[in-house]
Amino acid sequence: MAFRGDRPRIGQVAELAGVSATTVSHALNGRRPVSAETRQRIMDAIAELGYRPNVVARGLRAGRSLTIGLVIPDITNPFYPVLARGVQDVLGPAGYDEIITNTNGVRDLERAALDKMISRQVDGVAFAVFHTHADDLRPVIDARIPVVRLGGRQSLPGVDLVHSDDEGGARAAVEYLIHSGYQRIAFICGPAAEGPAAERVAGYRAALAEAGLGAARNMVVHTDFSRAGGAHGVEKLIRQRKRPDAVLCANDMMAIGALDAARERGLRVPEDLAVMGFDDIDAASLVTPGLTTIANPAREIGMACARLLLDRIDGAEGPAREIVIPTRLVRRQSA
Amino acid sequence: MAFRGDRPRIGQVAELAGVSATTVSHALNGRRPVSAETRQRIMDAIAELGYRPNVVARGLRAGRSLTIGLVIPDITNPFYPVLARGVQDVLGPAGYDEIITNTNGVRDLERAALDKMISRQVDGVAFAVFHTHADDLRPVIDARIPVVRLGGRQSLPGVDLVHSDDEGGARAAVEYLIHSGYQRIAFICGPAAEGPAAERVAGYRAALAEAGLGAARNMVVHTDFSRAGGAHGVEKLIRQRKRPDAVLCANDMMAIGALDAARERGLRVPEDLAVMGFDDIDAASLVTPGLTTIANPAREIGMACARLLLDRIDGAEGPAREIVIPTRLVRRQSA
DNA sequence: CTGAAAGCGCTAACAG
DNA sequence: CTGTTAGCGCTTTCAG
Repeated sequence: MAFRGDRPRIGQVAELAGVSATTVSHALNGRRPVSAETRQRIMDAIAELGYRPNVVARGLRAGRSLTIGLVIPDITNPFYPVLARGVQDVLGPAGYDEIITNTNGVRDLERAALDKMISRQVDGVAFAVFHTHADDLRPVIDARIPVVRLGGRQSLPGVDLVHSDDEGGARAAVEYLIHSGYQRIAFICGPAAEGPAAERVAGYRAALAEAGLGAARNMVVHTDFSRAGGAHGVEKLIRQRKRPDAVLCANDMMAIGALDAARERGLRVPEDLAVMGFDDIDAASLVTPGLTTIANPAREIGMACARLLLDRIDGAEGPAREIVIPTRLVRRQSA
Repeated sequence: MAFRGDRPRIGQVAELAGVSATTVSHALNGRRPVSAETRQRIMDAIAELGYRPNVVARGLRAGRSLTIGLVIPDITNPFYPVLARGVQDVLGPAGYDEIITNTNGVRDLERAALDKMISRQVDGVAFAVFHTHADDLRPVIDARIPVVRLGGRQSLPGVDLVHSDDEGGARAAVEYLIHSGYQRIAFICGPAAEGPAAERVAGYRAALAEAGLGAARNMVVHTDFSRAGGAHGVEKLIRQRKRPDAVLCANDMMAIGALDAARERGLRVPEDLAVMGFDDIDAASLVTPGLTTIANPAREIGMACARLLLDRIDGAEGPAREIVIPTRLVRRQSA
């Protein structure tokens, strides 16, 4: 059991150095001048005692905890560790640490997580969820804690938003397929047009329309956001009278499932069926053939989010900002 | 900028409910009886004000922060998010949150991270590193903060240790290969016998010795812990006079590289060359053929670590404990 | 069953 | 350049 009694306090340093606690504090924080000689005695005392300032006490006094909260569905989903790393790489050097909470996408857990962040006096919150009800963020906003939302569409009033260009990415994917000579391009989507998938479908349709190819209604199939879902989507598509010659999936796991189904059915990729994914998770480069996909730059999103947060913590006022991170085509063998 | 003035304090709740702060505190923490009627008034006041107790202040007073520190090389390495999730799933319900710090395996950053954890008054530390010098943990131990080390071999005095059964896993892998009829089994190892690789080589040798197959010296090749390393390892092995018919790799990424090289060389897997990995990262089930591997149960390690930590925080005394988490053979198509 | 007062470790006035 | 004092928000003696 940790006994704080064992840890030296600022007062002990002061005593050993023969000065007041105030002076030690200032020597440490540089908020007012301390003579070189005194400073030296203080540093010696600190080294001798192994003193480390208590950030909790400092935070209580200062009204800031140097902590930010990251609320995400699941750190185990490969998108989020990269995002978290981006956040940390910006915030860490500024002295902040992060508390990460997984909500599994459950609304009650999201609310509980936000409550906890308030209780913990975090200086900012980054919040990545599908079902964002403005009400759920109310307590955090009322507590005057800056919030940045990650992903999602319509910006909530007073809440900054960072997301990738899902629509543009899907559009680029379709343009690339058309440019490569494919004509009948299908889209394998999630159950409904949930989350980012909505923008991705929009981009898909827009690109087809612009190319004058139109989108046959049955060229968009709905399954779920999983490997099995992607396989299922392909099965459905190749049972149709006019088979697609290319398929864009709402995410990479689905695209990997599409590759499974193609292999299963003896279709050559990309000759018989081109396959594209979205996100560029690590696995995209591991499968065979390598998956051509649209990179969803998690790290950049995290970094942009962190910068926004720092800005707001430093008192930046003004209306809610929206930052769109560009996506990028990653060519491999599958299309 | 967050202004704490906006957040209701316990005193305001007390005032609104017409009681003292002491009573509010007790109503919240249940440390002494509060009449039903008073409690109700307090709860109403809390709801009306949207009061949330300040965990930082509580922590300062109580000498514990309800926070634990997780020091790892890189959250982006797919092993750690799963481990972190295991930790959180045990610690979360107990009221703890985690601060995760990435060290990139750099010793100075490791030391800095530990220092920071002391400053932040964490109630426990989980520490995953290769280069563990006992001295680096000294400050944490002196601060009476329970530490659990993740992975690594010789236990440090006073430091609990959780790791998977690397030697047993490698042994099981080799036994499985022998049982499947393979005779010339190679091992692709990291640069030196670093980290867990050392135990894995040991298990490999032990299993061969027990089977009376001996280990030809040139059947262990050293490369690096990467996909390219694994490919390179296979290249080296097949240039030898007597080729191996099976290869066990120190981790899955190397094994995936081995699959690359086999495909490149036109070797059928597993007919011409069986390939096994170690860890069972997600990618193992995504490649073709699916990778037969030894599951390194990150989640279980995290959970065991968390339980150990809780125990020590609750004051459990006694000598350093060592918990070994069993590994498990996962059969797919590559062997 | 309830309150008053002290104090966790630190820093920001306010003095000198 | 340095010290004294008060107080961040909470819990915990001690008192009733």
